[in-house]
Amino acid sequence: MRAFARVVEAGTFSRAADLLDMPKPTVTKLIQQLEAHLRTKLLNRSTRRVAVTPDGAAYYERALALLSDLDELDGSMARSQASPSGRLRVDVPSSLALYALIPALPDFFARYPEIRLDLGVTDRPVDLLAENVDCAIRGGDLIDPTLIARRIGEVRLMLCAAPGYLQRHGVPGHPRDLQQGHRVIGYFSARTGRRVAFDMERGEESYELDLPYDVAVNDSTAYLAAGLAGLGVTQSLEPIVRPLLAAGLLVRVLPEWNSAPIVLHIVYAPNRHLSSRLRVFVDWIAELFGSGGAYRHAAPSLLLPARPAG
Amino acid sequence: MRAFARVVEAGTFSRAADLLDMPKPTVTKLIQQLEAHLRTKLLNRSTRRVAVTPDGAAYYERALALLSDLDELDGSMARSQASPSGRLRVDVPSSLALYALIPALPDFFARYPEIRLDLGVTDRPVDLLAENVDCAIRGGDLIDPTLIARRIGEVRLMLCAAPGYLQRHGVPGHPRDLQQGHRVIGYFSARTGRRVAFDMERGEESYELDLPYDVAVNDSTAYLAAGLAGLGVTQSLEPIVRPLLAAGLLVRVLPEWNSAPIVLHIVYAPNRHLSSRLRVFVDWIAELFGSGGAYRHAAPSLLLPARPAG
DNA sequence: TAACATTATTCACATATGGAAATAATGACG
DNA sequence: CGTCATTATTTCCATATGTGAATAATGTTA
Repeated sequence: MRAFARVVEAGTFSRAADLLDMPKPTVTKLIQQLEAHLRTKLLNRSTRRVAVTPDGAAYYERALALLSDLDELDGSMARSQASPSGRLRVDVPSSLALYALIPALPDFFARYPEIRLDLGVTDRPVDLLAENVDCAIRGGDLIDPTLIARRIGEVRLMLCAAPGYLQRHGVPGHPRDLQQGHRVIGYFSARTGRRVAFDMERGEESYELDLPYDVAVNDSTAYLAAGLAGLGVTQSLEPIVRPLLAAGLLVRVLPEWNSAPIVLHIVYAPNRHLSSRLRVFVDWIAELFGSGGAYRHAAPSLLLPARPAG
Repeated sequence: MRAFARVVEAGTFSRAADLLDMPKPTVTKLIQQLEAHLRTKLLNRSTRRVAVTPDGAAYYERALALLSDLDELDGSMARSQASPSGRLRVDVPSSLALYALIPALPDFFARYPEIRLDLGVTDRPVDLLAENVDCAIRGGDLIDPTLIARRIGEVRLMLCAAPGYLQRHGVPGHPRDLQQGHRVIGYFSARTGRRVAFDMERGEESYELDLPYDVAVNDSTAYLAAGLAGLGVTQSLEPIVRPLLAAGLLVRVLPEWNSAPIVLHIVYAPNRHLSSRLRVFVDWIAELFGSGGAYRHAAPSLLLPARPAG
């Protein structure tokens, strides 16, 4: 069809071939094929002259519009690739969303104003394919080996409790003290429903304890809130509780005991044709967490002021 | 593009392949090629699930419109072929147009109401390619061997004169009588400018005479008019002067002398894909002239009443 | 968790299409 | 009218694409 349009415009097969950077026999063949397909003669031609038939003229008008639409569609796909734009579906654990990612987003949008982010905020690891998620930030063990996982940093969990809780229960001196007379905030996997043990280490010594609790949650922000409410000892992400400690809303417990490092990744499906917006987002996230800038914007006011249970 | 649309609609590659009556690997390949062309992943798929990417969804919407337009265009070309319609450019010698073809056209349009005829009425044989003429009716020798010539009939030229002319000049008894004391209406070729001799035969005897004239024309209808005006002896198409003879507007001269038969053809360019309207028109013309019906509708009132020169 | 059915993809060969060189056709020019 | 330059088409070989069979992958089921 495009060859036909060029012949009509150029007036000769040879010139059309030149315009299309195509051999002349190919133009001949394409026109013949099109005429065979339509079962209509589109061009009356001799070696010296080419005349468009009435059928050919009618077809040309409409073909031109079609080709224009096709070029426009190709062009818009190319533009969308060259200049990152469009919607991106991202999944983030909730406390990382609230304390690290969201406060940094103004920087992202200043850089990529044409991108729209749909943030899934949940501790439950989603199925990227099933839920059409472009990428997800994950902490801890990776469960889906089919995804590409790019490492963006690591954090540790730190033991803390609200001041009011410690006044009522006392300050523990050793991890095993938590097994009697104390409560922890429990955390269970949103995926499996199984509770996560408290894992802590000091030098060569380490414990993995299933501790008594009054409340267990499967959302990292709710977890933090429960700790601030004085419901028990928490083991929360260190960069996130840091400002709360500084504000006196939480007190560090067993300071020499930390969890093993938790590696953070951003994961996405393998794809020969990674969209440019996904690529730039992944790069931006890597830079954000890698540079340690992820928690710089943390805003304590995002959570309600802690109110002791008693 | 069409394979992609079918996959989106069918939800699986296999079903799309069935819908398209195409092998499954071909669908795979086509989708891969399209993704490579656009440099974008359009479908996230596993063996069990196919999900459309946001890019894929956007592309699908627009591709659907394009495919619809293309199908519409293909369909309209097919319909135009299946049901004869559209414009046809036809060239006809003037007297055949006025006396034979035009009066019969109501029959043609009753049969093919969707066809529009552009009639070129001229005795000059046009270049079909140069002037985008679909077909032409020709009498006498064919000059362009590249055209397809379908024979539609034959006519003879008959010698006639107006009654007033014969009163003034007398009635010739032999062809050679025309060389002295008589005048003929001359006819010259609109193509070459050369005059046509009077050609007549009786049994084994024949003459080709260059006769004296006061007026020569290159249009067969003007020729007839000049004869009716009493300007000379004419040699006109027999079927056309017949009603004029019956009306007494012309008198036959040298009745036993007629021209050699003149064969009528309809000519058109060779074409593997003859448009249906041209095909039906050619067939209709062949039937019209072949059945002798061409002159049945002749209307003498098309010409002004003869007015003798004196 | 293993077995199995279903479905997308890959591989190797068959078929269709593309392209260089040669040929045929057609106007222009002297 | 013959010669010649230009241009569309054909021919034959090279390359690309299509397709059947085999393989790999993925969910479902017991």
